Amino acid sequence: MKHGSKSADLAGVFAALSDATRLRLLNLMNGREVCVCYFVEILGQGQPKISRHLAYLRKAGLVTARREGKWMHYRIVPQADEATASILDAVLASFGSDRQMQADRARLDRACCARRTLVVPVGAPRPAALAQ
Amino acid sequence: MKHGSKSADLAGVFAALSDATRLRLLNLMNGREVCVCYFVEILGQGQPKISRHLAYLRKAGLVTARREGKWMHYRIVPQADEATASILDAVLASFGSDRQMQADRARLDRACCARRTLVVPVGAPRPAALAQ
DNA sequence: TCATCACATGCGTTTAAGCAGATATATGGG
DNA sequence: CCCATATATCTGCTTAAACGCATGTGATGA
Repeated sequence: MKHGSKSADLAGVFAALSDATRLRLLNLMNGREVCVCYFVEILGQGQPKISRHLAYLRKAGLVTARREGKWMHYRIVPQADEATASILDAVLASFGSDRQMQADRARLDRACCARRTLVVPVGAPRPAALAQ
Repeated sequence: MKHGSKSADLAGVFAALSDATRLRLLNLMNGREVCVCYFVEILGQGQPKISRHLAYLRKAGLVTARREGKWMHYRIVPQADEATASILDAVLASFGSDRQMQADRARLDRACCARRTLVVPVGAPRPAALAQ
């Protein structure tokens, strides 16, 4: 088990959370898997920018990706570390009272492929053994 | 009424939390007011560096300072925003399971003036929720 | 094989943050 | 006043991250 000073790890998680675009991406992934094309459409920002922020989140261990044909689907990784998990839960929960975040989710719901959602409740499991 | 998009505010809070030194400072201030000289002594880092990080935390609205003679005492500001408060609570709670953080607090307890601790003294802005 | 779609990544630039060391400000005491 | 103490801020440097734009890469389909 590699440990690497918890406070350093935690600081890294917060760095990943310290950007409004990345928070919006996490909000859209809350409880579901989302295709990159929808991030681009809903946030209305350039695709390279979105990809770069997704790469940042992935490098921080907050999300993972799955390829399906030409498309990449991103989802939130359940955190093995209890502290990180509780913090991430608090963050995701806080989005419920944010108008912008609500609006983003509403737009994702209206987007056609939102039906192909893979629901993974964020509260319960804590495996750490799901990879790309 | 200053609003400033919640997600932007939240990102700012996370930026303030994205440094290991600042997390250690917050841990030491959890539930008590602490004098700058003890931060310097316990973290074993230069005074200008400590002051700069404290200024960052203050600018982010996470802590406030009170002058007492030659000394400055810093304490955590109870967050008025519910989302920020719950996140900060989760962060502070997570320190309980971190060895480094525990050691820092133990050293503060042993430092002589730790008995002069004023738990939440004068003029708290918005007592919405109290950490620990 | 080649064109195309969906993403990822490289490049150059700008901005912000981290650090150490030096200096400025405020307070209390002689 | 002047000095020492405690803390804050400035300087100069280095690194990281954000952005737009251009290009590379993997998968699909003709």
